Order: sequence, then structure tokens, then C-alpha cells
Amino acid sequence: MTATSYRTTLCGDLRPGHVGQRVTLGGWVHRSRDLGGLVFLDLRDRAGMVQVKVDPAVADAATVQVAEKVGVESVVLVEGDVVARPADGVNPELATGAIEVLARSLRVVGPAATPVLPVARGKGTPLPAEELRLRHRYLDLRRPELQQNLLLRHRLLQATRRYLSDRAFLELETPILTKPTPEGARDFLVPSRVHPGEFYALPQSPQIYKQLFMVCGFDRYFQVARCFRDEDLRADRQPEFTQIDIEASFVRQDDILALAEGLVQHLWAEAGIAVPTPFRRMTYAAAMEHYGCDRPDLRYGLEIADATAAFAPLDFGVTRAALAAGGRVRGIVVPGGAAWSRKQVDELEALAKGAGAGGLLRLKRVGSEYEGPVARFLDDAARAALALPDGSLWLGVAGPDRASSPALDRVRQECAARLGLADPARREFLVVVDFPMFERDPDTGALAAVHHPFTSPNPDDYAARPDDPASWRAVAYDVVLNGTELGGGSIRTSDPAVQSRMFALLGIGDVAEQERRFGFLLEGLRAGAPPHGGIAFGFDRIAMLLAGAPSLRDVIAFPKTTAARALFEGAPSTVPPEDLEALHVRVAAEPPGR
RNA sequence: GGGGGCGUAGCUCAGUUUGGUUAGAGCACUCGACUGUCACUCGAGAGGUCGCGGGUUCGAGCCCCGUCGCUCCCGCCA
Repeated sequence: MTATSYRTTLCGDLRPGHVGQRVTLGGWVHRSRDLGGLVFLDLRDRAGMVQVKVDPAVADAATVQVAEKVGVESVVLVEGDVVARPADGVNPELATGAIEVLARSLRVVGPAATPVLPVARGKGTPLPAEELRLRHRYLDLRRPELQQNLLLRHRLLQATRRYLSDRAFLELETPILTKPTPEGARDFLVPSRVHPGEFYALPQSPQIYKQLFMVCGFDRYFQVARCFRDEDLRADRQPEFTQIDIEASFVRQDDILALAEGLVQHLWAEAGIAVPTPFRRMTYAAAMEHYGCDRPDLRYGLEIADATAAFAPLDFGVTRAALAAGGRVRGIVVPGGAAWSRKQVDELEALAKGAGAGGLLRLKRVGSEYEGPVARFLDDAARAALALPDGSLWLGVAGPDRASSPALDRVRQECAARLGLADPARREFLVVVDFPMFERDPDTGALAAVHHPFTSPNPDDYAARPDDPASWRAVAYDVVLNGTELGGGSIRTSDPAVQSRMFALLGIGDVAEQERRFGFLLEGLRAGAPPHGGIAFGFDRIAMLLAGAPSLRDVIAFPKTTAARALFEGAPSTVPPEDLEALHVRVAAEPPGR
């Protein structure tokens, strides 16, 4: 299937079964070993590598001369015979290691300049600096590791399409040039030439379009959607990224979650990993209570427990003040933590403070002794209530949950890292449900959507407490693996009146303003909308996890740096003044001279 | 926007602590030798804007100030 008029076989596909065949190969010279008569070339293509042997007894003089001179990374065509290697010449590290190709002729069709980065690296040799790898991406992507990553990415994409298409989902496309959205991340803007002063935005997600597909009656939609957000980058965040975007009609939460679990199972299976379903479910409230975050890593315990009852009666200023202010005392028990030094625990306190806690309460139990600043305040009842095992360390935060949860989350994660509790081979999938509908801006008190403005509030909450939106749960859910969010979604508001109220709660009370910004959605909902909902998965992140790659950049062919530059192509770049003029754009700040 | 780390040969790094002769090593590269290597081996050679700019000093890879790039993190990312 990969045979062409140039070649018969891929290098990496050759096996002992090919012995005796005359083959023609095309590939890149990975390495060469000139023994001064015999020349060995490792020839590489996307399937792998095979050893080519050039023997003056078989090949003509010209071929021998070419073999001696050809530089690494040059593209050559080899015609020769597949032969078994001598018993003591087998290379067990190579899939093709039992055979080699005895060359009859060798031709360089794409001579390579000396590569500025090595493609063939010795074992244990460090990678070149990432800046150079990105600048010379055409070389870096020749590395078998990155080729494997992108090959896996391809397979995951195909598996996604197969899975969803088999379940009657239609792959429908949505515009890349679209309308700026007022909420969420910063938009990438594209000036309009035809309409002076007006701009398109690149989509942060195809959210409204996919809901309109439901309004149209397409019933089940998916897309491998490119999304764009103009925010600062991280190792696991690129300005342009790929989502598996899904929406379906006449569904409830459980319909979407069952589909999502099946898709995850299917994708992990494509990577050779069996994943049992359904996934564990946990409410947002329970996740925050026991783990302090909405995407807990369940590979280890160290669960947060309420210790308010133990501290309430004590004459201890720190906890007394916190409780009087309506807060609680919560903490985790770290087995073996009593052995940690003052400095080690101080480092944990710094993390807790960084996450918003006033401080970190600490209590060690060694034998029957209790140590630490808290110890002398404890009475027998408090000791009994804490039930601290011998040799362990209790770390607590007194205060409101909004401070203690993130602080204990941070401390819990650091303790787990120190103790090596997170088994990298384990996979703890989790579905978090019942997210709050809104969160308050701590400064302004304004409501903001936790998921997005199109999410349906929990119907019971909406009916029971119509005037207390801050207490509403949303019909929104996340899929989490080992503390990483894989995807999230919600059931949407399909009632235009409810949607309009949501906008009002989010500060867009003016009906005309609503129509201007979201008219195309509201009109659609008024035209007869089925109940609908969906989910979106971060595809790059999934590919990264399944490839075992440390960075998103290792599963994206041409990624951006953390400064949002494309080093290979050289984007972004300045443009000629006449181009700007045509777009009716004037640049206020000239870029630094380069 | 803020903080940490890094920047010396094509690549990976040492040298910076304590400023002082001609800035080193491995790999890659060039030339030569070698018929079973597979990170071949051996010999010889070439290769430097010490990121960039300024300052201190008799003298700066090394000290100071600024700046650029990469990276990790905080803010940000509905």
C-alpha cells in the first residue's frame, strides 16, 4: 500500500519474511559506519530503520563511493536484496534487526547540508535546546519519538471520528472568522478590509454554532475544532488548540456522560490501555470538601477532614478567631510526616499562604507526644477527635472555605509529591458534577458564569430559589484524570426567556444589548429549540497524556513558544504599511527594531 | 504585567565561586586508515561576536546596569 514508482517497501516494515526479496527503498541516512571496505548505512523512514550493507563484492564502484561520502539526513534510494544477518550480527534493539539490505545500487536524490541539530542521538544524550528544536522544526520532527507522537495523534483523531460517526454524530464545520465574544478569554481579532473599523474574532470555541446546529435539527454534531484564546501560555496551554467538540439533542446529563466515557475508553484503547467505565462520580461540593479543588487526583488519599469540632472548645486564638468569623478548621493527615523538618513544613506553609491561607497549623505525633505550636492548646477530647496516628503530621488551615480549600489542595499535592504517592501507572478517572452556576468576583461582587452563560441552571434550584442565583447549581460536568481536566460540558439553556435572564444576571440586562451580542442565539432558541447539551475535550492534552509527552509542544507539529511566537515560520511578523492601510489599521506602537 | 532558571564552537556542556598567558571537552564536521559495524574504532585538522548594548577596571566569559530570546511558575485562561 505504501509502494510507489520509486520504492517497493518502507524501511521499517522489513522483516525476516522479506529475506530473498529484491527491494527498493527510499529514506533518510540516519547514521553511517564506514569500515573501510564495508559501509553500513542506517536508513530511516516513518516506519522505522533498517541497516543497509554496501559491500564492494556486490555493489559497483560508484555505489561504494557514494556510500562512503553520503552525509547524514540525505535522502537516498537503495536497490538491494533483503538478507538474513549472521547469527552474531543481529541487533535486538531494532525491529528490523534480524535482517539487512545488501545494496546493489545507491543513489542520493536529496543531499542534505550538515544538519544544524542532530537527528540521530546516542543513548542518554540530552535534547538540543527547545528554541533550536522549534526553529529547525523540519529536523526535530524527523526524530522517531516525535514521529511516533504525531502518528498516535493521527490514530486518536481517526478513532474519534470513527467512534462518533458510528453513533450517528455528524462532523460539521463552523466558521474560523466569527464574532467577538464579550466574556471569557481575550479574542484574536482579524480586521475587515471590506468594512473599515470592524473586526472578526477567531473562535474561542464553536459554542453558539453547535447549539444552533441543534436548533436546526442536526441532532448530533461533532467537530475536531481549532480554538483560539489570546492568553499567556503554559507548558500545557497553546494559543491555538484542538477540541473534540460534541453536542446532542434530546439528551440529559447522563446521556452525554455515557457518551463521553465511551469516547475516552475508545481513545485509551487506541493507545493500548483498557479503561473501565462508568467513571467514578463526585459532586463539585464533595470534591471541594475532601480535596479542595474541582479536579482532584484520586490516586492518593490525604483527604481533607473537618476538625472544627476538635478546635471549637479550645482556648486557641488562631482557630477561635477563624471560627468566630464563620470559618472552619480543616486539615489533612500526612503519614510519616512527623519526620519532616521545621524547614520542610515551613515550605508547605509558604505554599498554603501563597494559595490564600493565613498560615498553616501543624501538629506532629511521636509516640504519645504531640509536638508543634498547636500541641499545648490541645486537651484530651481534641486529641481524641483528631485521632492522629503515631508518626504522622496534621496540617490544618483555619478560615473560610474559599481560603482553606485552595491552600489545602496545594499542600495536599505537595505532600503527595514528596511522599511519591501518585503512582504514574495508575489512572483514576472521575466525573465531577453539579458545578455552581455562578461565582462572585471577590472585588466587585458581580456574578460570572463558572462554565459559560449558556449552561442550564439546575432546574430544582432555579425553581426553589429563583432570587438567589448565587446558590444555583449548574447542569455542568468535567471529566478528570489524575488531577487533570480532560474535558467539560453542560446541558444548555434551551428556553430563550431563561437565557435572557442569565444574560441579565451576568450584567447584560439591556434587551437591545443582548440582541446585539447574542441575537443570533436568542433568535434561534425562539425558533424552536430541543433540549440539548454537549461536551468538549482538550484533544492536544489527551494526545500529550497518551504519548507520555512532557509538553503540548511535543504533540503539535508546529507549536508556539511561551511568548506565542512561531519560531519556524517566524510568526507573528510585521506587514508592509500598504497592507495595514488596506485593512484600515494604524499601528500605535512600533515593534522593537530587529 | 510579575517572579525564578538558562544563554560559552553546528549540538551538549565545563570554565564564572576568587577578574589575569593563546577560552577547553565530548559529539558533529573535514582529511587519512580500517571488510561485520550498529553511539564502529584509530590518527590528524578545522571550527568562538562567551546572546546583545553599556559601565567598572591596567585587564571582563567572570563584577555592575540595561536589553533580547527560550523555559517554568503566579496573574490570566467563561
